[in-house]
Amino acid sequence: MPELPEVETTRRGIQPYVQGRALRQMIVRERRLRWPVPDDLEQILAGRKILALARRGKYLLLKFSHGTALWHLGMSGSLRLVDPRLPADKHDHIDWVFNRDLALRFHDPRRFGALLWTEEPVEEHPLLKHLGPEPLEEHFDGAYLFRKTRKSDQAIKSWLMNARNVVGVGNIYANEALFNSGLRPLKKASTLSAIQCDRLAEAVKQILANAIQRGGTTLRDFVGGDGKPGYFAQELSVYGRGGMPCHQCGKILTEERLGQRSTVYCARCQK
DNA sequence: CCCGATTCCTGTAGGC
DNA sequence: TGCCTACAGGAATCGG
Repeated sequence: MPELPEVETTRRGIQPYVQGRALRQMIVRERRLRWPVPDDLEQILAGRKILALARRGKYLLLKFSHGTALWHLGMSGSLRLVDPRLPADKHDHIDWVFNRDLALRFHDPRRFGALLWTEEPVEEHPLLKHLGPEPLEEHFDGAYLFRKTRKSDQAIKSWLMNARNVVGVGNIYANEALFNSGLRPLKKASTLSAIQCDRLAEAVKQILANAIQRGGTTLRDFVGGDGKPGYFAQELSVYGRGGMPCHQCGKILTEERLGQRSTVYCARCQK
């Protein structure tokens, strides 16, 4: 599912093809996403040029001369470049058609994704306004984690997955980063030492950077698919491995639910 | 304010 | 084979 690395992969994959291009037509086959696609968006965007692509957390930002489209992939969404003559399947909800050969097609079976429009400065948008720092930027570090966790009784995993604290870390990467830093997911945030915060910040950065470098997973075959096998099966230490032996010590990995999310850890390696 | 539970949705997997 | 249920999860929103 698309977390920060997959959204970044999407941005990089489509940018060379869509930046500077004008939208000839927008086709909406299903408006009922996480929020309805704005009624008049087809009119607003027809003939307009995409000036730049950016990302904030898991939001893809497509900048036009008079506003910005916010595209969220939810958990089953993907954006692909296709030949517009390719028949749309059941879950291909939106096309941005650029010319007779090229369209950007949004596919999202579970419809947790969203396409919204704002003419305000994008950082003022209610969905973006309260987002925490980007994990790959410098001021997300151990000192930040230490400072912000002092008064929180929350489990560190839940804390990490809250976009107000830091963006882009979903269930998969939270489980992995905690394993890599030797911390139990249920450990109360306020009980982390400064050194543990350093390790955790580093682990988050490392796992996300590594995933981006590998082109994420969900959208690997996105443009010009290089045929590389999925990165996850090889790289995941704990996610999806409950009941299997720890790669590090051999102990059977514990799986439990924390905040309705499956949580996996090694009771020996993580304290 | 804080934090856990609920909610949206559909494809997939497991039990019988 | 098919029916049923549980589960997957981003994140806003609700409720205690």
